[in-house]
Amino acid sequence: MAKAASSKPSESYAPTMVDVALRAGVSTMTVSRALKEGGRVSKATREKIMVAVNDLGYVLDQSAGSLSSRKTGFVAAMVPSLNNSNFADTARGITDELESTGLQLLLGYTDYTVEKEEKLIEAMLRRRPEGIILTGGAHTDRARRLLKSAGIPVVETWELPVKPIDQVVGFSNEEAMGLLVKTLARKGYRKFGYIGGTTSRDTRGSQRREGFVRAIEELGLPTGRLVSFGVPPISIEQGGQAVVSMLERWPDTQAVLCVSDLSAFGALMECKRRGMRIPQDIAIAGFGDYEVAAFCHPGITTVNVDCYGIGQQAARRLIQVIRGDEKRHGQEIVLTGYRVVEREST
Amino acid sequence: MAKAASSKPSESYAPTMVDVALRAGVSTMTVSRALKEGGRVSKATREKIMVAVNDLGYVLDQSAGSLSSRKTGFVAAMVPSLNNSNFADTARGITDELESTGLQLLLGYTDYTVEKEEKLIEAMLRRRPEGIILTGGAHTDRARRLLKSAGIPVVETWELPVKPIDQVVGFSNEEAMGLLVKTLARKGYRKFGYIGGTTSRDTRGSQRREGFVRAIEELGLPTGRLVSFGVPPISIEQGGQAVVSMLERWPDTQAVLCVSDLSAFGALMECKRRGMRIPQDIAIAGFGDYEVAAFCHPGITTVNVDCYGIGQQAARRLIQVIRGDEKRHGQEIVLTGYRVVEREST
DNA sequence: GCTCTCGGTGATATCGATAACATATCGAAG
DNA sequence: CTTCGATATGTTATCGATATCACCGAGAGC
Repeated sequence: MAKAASSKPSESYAPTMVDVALRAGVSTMTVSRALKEGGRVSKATREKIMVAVNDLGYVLDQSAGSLSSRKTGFVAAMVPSLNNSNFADTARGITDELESTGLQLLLGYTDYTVEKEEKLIEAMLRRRPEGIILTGGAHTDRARRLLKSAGIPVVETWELPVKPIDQVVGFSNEEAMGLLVKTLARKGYRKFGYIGGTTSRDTRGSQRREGFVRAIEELGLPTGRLVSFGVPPISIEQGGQAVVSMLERWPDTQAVLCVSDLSAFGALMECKRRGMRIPQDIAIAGFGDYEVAAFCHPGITTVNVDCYGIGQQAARRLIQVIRGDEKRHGQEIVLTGYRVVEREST
Repeated sequence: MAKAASSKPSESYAPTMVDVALRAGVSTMTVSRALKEGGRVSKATREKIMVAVNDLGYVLDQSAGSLSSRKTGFVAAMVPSLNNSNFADTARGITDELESTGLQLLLGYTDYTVEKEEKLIEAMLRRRPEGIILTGGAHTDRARRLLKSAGIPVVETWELPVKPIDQVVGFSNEEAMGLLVKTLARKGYRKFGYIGGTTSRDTRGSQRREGFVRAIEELGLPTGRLVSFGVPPISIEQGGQAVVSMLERWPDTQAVLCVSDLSAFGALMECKRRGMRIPQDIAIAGFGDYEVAAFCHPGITTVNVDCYGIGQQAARRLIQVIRGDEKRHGQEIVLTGYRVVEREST
């Protein structure tokens, strides 16, 4: 023990627990206990230790600690993108929920591709997270295998996967979009158009489109007015371009539904730029209830999703499983709410 | 060695490197080398090992590795909020730049307070990051001490701190806002108002306000038209409320400059809602060049900041110092660019 | 008084990898 | 034929903490 202290006579870097222990005149085990929440240490000893900790500027090394305790205190989460405020909200919900537990979030961006997700999952697993939160239910086979053999709880969010890996916290994008169509149909709109991205890599986008198509069919309304524009996530600008394309092909479209509020906002602004009246000439609705949808003029009708709550509940689910040690819990599906928010744009 | 394998006869959890080594008939050291980039291992051996790795579904445990190599591969970054797309862009720049190096980002939110920042820094340091990126130059004394004794490179971003800790990647918010004032003054506006948050905890906001005040004074224009509204970050909604307050007190204001594009957008929408013509009745400008500023109608004049580049360069700076081992580098100040983007709102 | 329990503390053995040094093999150089 | 150097691999000793068990003293219960 004395070796560490004498070989490095306070000469330079990072003091270790041994240094603290020597200075406080106790064993490292006692220091370890004093720095833990529930550690049983007498008040006097704890004070001595704290003095030593402060004098030395000691900061606990968790990477060492997690090796012996076999608990890293990490939780990994993958979102498609953080530049999308919906997912930023979810990430926020996760972080807030984890904060009090001392768990640290490892955050990654998948860029909406399962390939990048697979790589990220592998990179994250090297850090031995105690749980992992994914966005959506589409994953590569290898990713599924990696997750399975990691033996940690997994939460899939933002969707209701057909074949869930483990836990789920989400909602049916299909139903949510269907509800929007039906709400607008009740207001009298009949010729509906839909704007979304081109590829199917954004599974939530595809599900919303399916929900749109199905609802239109069920209601017996004119079908086929679908514009795909740009690689998801479709931007404000692309929303504007897409609505132009929509109006060229189907000029009599009465209501345009967009895969997200961003594209809806782009469409709205483009229509205004062209002197169209909203919603008299054309109604526009989005999805996600972004802040911009609420405060732009006219406000955009949309579907509000509990983004923050999704993150919060996903994290809570994980914490339950992680901290509720051993007790093997069943798979659980948590449905989060959504609601249509009607504004002036429809 | 055989112990580990025999005591747990492939019975359950996470295989270790020993299991791989046994299966491949080599030592753990060889496995370790095979899994590393520059590891010198014969082709045949590497293949044997990879087979074993795949058979077992082995994933390297970096928390163990970083203990012996004394390199965690973590970089910590603190941003005020991820729900602000400017900072999300910066986070994105950091992540992208780190990706190829194998460094993993630990991201935290300070909520615009130095107290939360201090706590976060401490929590991050427990993970022994090899470098740390901060937003702004305001920190508690304790945070400064912690960083100093951690002995790792620090990059402060988004500002030009008066007393930098180490590296800096940023720009002068004061000058940038001053440039905006001068640009608009050249167009003939004389009665300028400023909208920002109430407290000074958002140092960048304060600097922008100072830049505004100073520029107005230098140009000899009417002073004093300052509205503070809401706790930073000031939202779209608060921007709308603030502009109302501005118009009540100083109805003849010709141009309103806002601390960010979000508040500018709120102000713009509120003015339109009231039937005002932009920019004839009132001109509005923001800061940050958010996507919404470019595509709303009318487009909002703003100051474009290289958010992504700030993150990228901050990360690059860290990587240079971290990987350019030992060679003690000097403190460096990297100035990032900004430019006024004139749109229809002025 | 004597066991029993429990709070407080220390000694020791890991956790799973890698650094550093040692060793073995083989061909080229002298 | 010996020596040297490069390449491939193994052995041993940590890295910095914590789990686990052992120990000791003090008050409680009988």
